[in-house]
Amino acid sequence: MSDVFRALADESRRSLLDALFARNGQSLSEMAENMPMSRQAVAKHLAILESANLVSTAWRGREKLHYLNPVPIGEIVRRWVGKFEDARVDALTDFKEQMETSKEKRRA
Amino acid sequence: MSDVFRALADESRRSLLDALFARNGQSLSEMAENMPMSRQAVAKHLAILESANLVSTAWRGREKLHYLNPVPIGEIVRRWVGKFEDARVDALTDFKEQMETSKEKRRA
DNA sequence: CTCATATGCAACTATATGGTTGCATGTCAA
DNA sequence: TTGACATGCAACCATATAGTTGCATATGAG
Repeated sequence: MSDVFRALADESRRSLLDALFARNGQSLSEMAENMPMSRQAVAKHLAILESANLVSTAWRGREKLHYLNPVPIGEIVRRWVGKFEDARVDALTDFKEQMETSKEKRRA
Repeated sequence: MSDVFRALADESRRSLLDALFARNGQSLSEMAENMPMSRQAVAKHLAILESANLVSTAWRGREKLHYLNPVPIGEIVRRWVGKFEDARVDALTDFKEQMETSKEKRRA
């Protein structure tokens, strides 16, 4: 889980996901062509995305093809982030009460 | 936006959000007591969360109180992550087609 | 077979990051 | 006023991270 956030924290890696979103199943060389860094650097990023389960790979001959992982990217993120959604209204209430401590509330 | 992912990438910072989820509006010292690091380190983490707009602060006398940001944590994450959700089925299809290149598909 | 292409592996470098300590500043309480 | 408490600021350190280059290995094409 933390791997996912770590993986998404890097702009280059988010770009790579974008690139796969635009065209799925690209090889390493293909992806490296569109990135402003060496092929090896791209390979490292893809390895991180793969180990975070955001990308799956499949070999076709000497090419390694990359796919957005069918295991949904958002699911794990949403699960973690979701509980904070529930707290949203309460948090807002607490915050405003704090900010307006000296103000008297009128009933509508 | 990238700030959000960066901020969430660190386990300590996610713990701090958890702590605020458990009890909103804690002071720096309070939060530092429950973390296995110095107050200054916690202050840095909270500053990062604040600049990523995940946490808001309000001064009460000499105490700096921290609140889960009423601007929803999940919204920004979900917006980015959401488009990948749309691609999910297609990605799965592409992937399976690739994996099963040599297999013939039968119509049901 | 031979060569070009596609990737992997390893060593190395610079900078970012997470942590520390020490001291300065500001606010409440006696 | 004086002192204790809460926070901020700055320097410093160790490690992680993102990138590089060079070379090795594997596969497809002629």
